[in-house]
Amino acid sequence: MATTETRRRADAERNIAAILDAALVAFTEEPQSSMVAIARAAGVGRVTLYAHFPSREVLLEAVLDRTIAEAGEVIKKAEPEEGSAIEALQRLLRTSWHVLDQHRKLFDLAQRELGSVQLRQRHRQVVDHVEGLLTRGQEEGVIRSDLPMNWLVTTVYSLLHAAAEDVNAGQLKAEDAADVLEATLLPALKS
Amino acid sequence: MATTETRRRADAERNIAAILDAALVAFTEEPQSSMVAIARAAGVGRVTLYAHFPSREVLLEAVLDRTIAEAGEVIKKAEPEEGSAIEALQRLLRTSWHVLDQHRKLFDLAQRELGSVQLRQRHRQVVDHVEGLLTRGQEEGVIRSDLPMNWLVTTVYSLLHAAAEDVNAGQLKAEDAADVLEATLLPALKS
DNA sequence: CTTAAGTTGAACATTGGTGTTCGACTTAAG
DNA sequence: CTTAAGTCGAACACCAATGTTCAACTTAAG
Repeated sequence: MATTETRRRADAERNIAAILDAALVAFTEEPQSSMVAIARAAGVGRVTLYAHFPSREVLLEAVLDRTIAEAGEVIKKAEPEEGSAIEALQRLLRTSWHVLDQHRKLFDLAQRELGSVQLRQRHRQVVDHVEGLLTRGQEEGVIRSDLPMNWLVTTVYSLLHAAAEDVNAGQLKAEDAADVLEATLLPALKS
Repeated sequence: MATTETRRRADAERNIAAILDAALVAFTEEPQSSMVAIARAAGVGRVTLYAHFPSREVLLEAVLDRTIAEAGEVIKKAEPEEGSAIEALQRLLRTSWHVLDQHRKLFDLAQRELGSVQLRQRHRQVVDHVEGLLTRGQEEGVIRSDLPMNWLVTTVYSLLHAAAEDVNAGQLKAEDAADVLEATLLPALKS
């Protein structure tokens, strides 16, 4: 898609990608990262950074968009509509906990720095997949119905985040994260 | 305790208290709050603020100390050593979720702004109460032993935090928080 | 009532981040 | 090889936050 408008040089394309990569890491593991730091991490001059992303705000939005898109892809690949809701949730956790956590952190940051914009709407598209899955589970009778749906979604995201933090802090092996998550989440969500 | 050293005027005492109160609120619900904002919130001039707390760092430490002490008190009142571990955990949740969450937020902030100092040690004193409780539960056979202890503690704090956020966002009534927490945590922790 | 302790706003220096402009240099693309 | 697109460092203006100093004012305490 889109080498249409003002076809960029391969050069520029490469830098933009490097910047988005660096910015994703920077924003997720050190939210207050400066533009200088991001430029350095991307191996790019400050001016180049501003050439492509005229402001911190624009950059954050770009990273967010990209991550939302990626999250959408990953979720789709986990086929949340197939099989029992529990199985689908297990698949989703295995394939997506990391991406979903990135998405969470970026959204927190965006909400703080940009104010709750229409980002909330784009955010919805991702959260709704989880919510839809849980609702289906309730209809199937395998997910508890005695707590607000909103809280169940929060619980999922919250533990996802906790696991990611533990992995990041070296207190949990990345390969074990999905197992631990599953072992904790399922008893909390099952009816 | 301690009107010994350089006995302060009632005046000053009152302001210090007001500052600590305002700073606690500011730091927990808007971590990047400026000194100006805190001074205004405390109803005090900027100079007065600096007179009592020579730097943002010192102020943060003072607030942290105070909250750790308060958390210690509240935990002690919940008598974590009495009755079955499950009952003790329930008592702890009912009386302390809010204070424990304040403690968590401040610790996160301190870790970011001050670097992991010997604060980690003081932090331990609070976390250890929860860990001790869970360990006792394991010995009694009522808390699961198939996951790292560290993760169980993280789970407690994580959901505590999630509930506090939901309350703060108006999506969960404060009076319901303990019930919801209990209903989610116990199935996740029980063996 | 006296006075020492405490408060205050205004003004200042400093720092660190943001965003811009410029002119020289490098590189992809035809 | 030519040239337009892209990069780069240096220098700039700007802003917001931190922390300090001062001189006038207010207030608690004896």
